[in-house]
Amino acid sequence: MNINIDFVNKLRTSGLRPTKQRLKICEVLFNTEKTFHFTVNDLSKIISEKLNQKISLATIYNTVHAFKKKGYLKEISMNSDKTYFDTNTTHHHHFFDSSTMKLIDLSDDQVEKIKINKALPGKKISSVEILVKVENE
Amino acid sequence: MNINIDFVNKLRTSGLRPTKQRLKICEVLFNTEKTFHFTVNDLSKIISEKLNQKISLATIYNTVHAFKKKGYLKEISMNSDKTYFDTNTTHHHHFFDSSTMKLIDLSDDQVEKIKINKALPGKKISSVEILVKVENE
DNA sequence: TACTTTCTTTAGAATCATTATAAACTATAA
DNA sequence: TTATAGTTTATAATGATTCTAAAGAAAGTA
Ligand SMILES: [Mn+2]
Ligand SMILES: [Mn+2]
Ligand SMILES: [Zn+2]
Ligand SMILES: [Zn+2]
Repeated sequence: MNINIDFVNKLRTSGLRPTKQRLKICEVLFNTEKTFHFTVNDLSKIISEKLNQKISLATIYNTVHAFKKKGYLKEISMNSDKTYFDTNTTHHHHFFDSSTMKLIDLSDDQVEKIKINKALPGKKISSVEILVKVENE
Repeated sequence: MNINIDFVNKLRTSGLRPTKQRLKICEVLFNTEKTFHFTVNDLSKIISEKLNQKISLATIYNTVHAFKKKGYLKEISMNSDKTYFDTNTTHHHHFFDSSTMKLIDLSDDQVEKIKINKALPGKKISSVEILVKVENE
């Protein structure tokens, strides 16, 4: 109950109405100390199978995109057929385990400063991300 | 004619029969001093519009995937709806220009050695790639 | 509270990239 | 040649994502 008040405020201050669908998705995504990575399909399964709720897929897409736009989620840059979202919105990097298809965070301070000796005239850098692919030894 | 002999050999030594479709695709992809990035759709358009040839889309997909498997192409790890391939198969990094949706190579020696202070037990690193997103200033 | 407006959800259709199917075709080797 | 395995192709199927338009819900106002 009191958890939800935070989410209600979070949504209200973002200009998003606190509907029960959005609050449920907030609970799944943000009501945990640990951040995690997920696909839309993962999220949909958690809601329907673990929580026995039904939220239409269109709403899940709408909500995830709305949250991304507000900066509450990041979409992860990497290709592997799947599109991943991340509840960790701080600047960080990733390991991608090809054996399990899972992403693992690599925090910015675990990477020594990246120096790039090439500039593109008229362009400014908006992000620098490392993707480390790993597999079983 | 003599260019094609190289491609015929390249294909034969890879265990791929040198069909006219594959040779045509080789010409488009490898008959140039510069490497480049492309999508399957780009390649398909070059073949049909610029060369006025018809190769079925299924064959283009098959060929691109076969070439990737043989190491003649790399598929680029990044998300932007589009899936890019790269005729530059050396180890290198990329800029992605969000304004133009184009990839630009960033050679390995233009990046100072990347040091990662995190290891995953039982896993070995298969690649480390940087993606630098840029936009207009 | 009643009314109005705007936003949100939803089922279902549409789209788009990619992959699968299976029959016709072709390169290669016997 | 003939046989074999590999290849191409049109077409259908798949799967993720987006669109549509109608019904429902939240917020604002009187
Ligand atoms: Mn998206
Ligand atoms: Mn692919
Ligand atoms: Zn992450
Ligand atoms: Zn490249």
